[in-house]
Amino acid sequence: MTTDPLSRRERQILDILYAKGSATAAEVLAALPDPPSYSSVRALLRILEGKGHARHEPQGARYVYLPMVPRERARRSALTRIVKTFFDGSAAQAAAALVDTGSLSDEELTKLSALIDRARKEGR
Amino acid sequence: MTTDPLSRRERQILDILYAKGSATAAEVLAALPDPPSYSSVRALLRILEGKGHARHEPQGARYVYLPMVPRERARRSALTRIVKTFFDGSAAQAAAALVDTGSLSDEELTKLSALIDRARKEGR
DNA sequence: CCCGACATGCTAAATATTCAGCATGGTGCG
DNA sequence: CGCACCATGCTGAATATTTAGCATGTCGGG
Repeated sequence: MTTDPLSRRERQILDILYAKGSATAAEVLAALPDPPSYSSVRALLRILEGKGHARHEPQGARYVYLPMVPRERARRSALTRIVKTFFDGSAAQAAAALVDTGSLSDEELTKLSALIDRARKEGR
Repeated sequence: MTTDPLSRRERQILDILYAKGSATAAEVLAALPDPPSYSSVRALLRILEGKGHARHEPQGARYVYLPMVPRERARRSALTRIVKTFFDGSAAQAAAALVDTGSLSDEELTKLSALIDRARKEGR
């Protein structure tokens, strides 16, 4: 049920919701590449709601849309997909690739190291 | 040019090519969820070729399809997208999530640790 | 109180995607 | 050599997606 095959626009929009946490139709529009009309964005948002991928809460006069599947869970399945598709199923390789980007600060590297040590102890 | 908006099926098929490295039409068909006809798969493969995402090489009597964009590069952009969408742009958080999956072996953890140490030295 | 600005829901039409069928060409085995 | 088998290319049609327009409702300022 949560593994629907989303269309291109649907995926784009849902990604925006995940990236921002929540967003109004206007915000989604602003964040969309090749933005269509405001009207279209609202239609798509309603479709996403229909499919159970998003919900909305009234915020004053307007709606704020939010993802239905918790970000945490969406993260996992996104990672799983990438790992399977691009890293032969090896999470380790994927993690290595992230470290290799060189975008991690010294502090982040230290923290990650600590996390790994902990994982190693537990796994034993 | 390499950042086209792919349709659902196109994406699925390209992912299969990345996961397997290369594949014939029949193999792609076998790996597809909700598989359509053989004929359709070939049509889609030809479309992917037209868009410059795949190419084919004759292998004996049949074609073997391969991704055009090197796996390495595709990896990066896939990771970048995930990081932006689900981890607030923090590669470190993403890496941590991978480690947290608990799917890494002791040996993998050790290697990753070493990689991090190296990154730390370089970054300094 | 009334009007303007901006929101929503719904719908029909334009466009894109996906699909299967048919004609054709090559390969290898009996 | 000829036939069966399996491949390809192409094309038109079915479906799905995406789009914009229109009617309507609400909130707030003048």
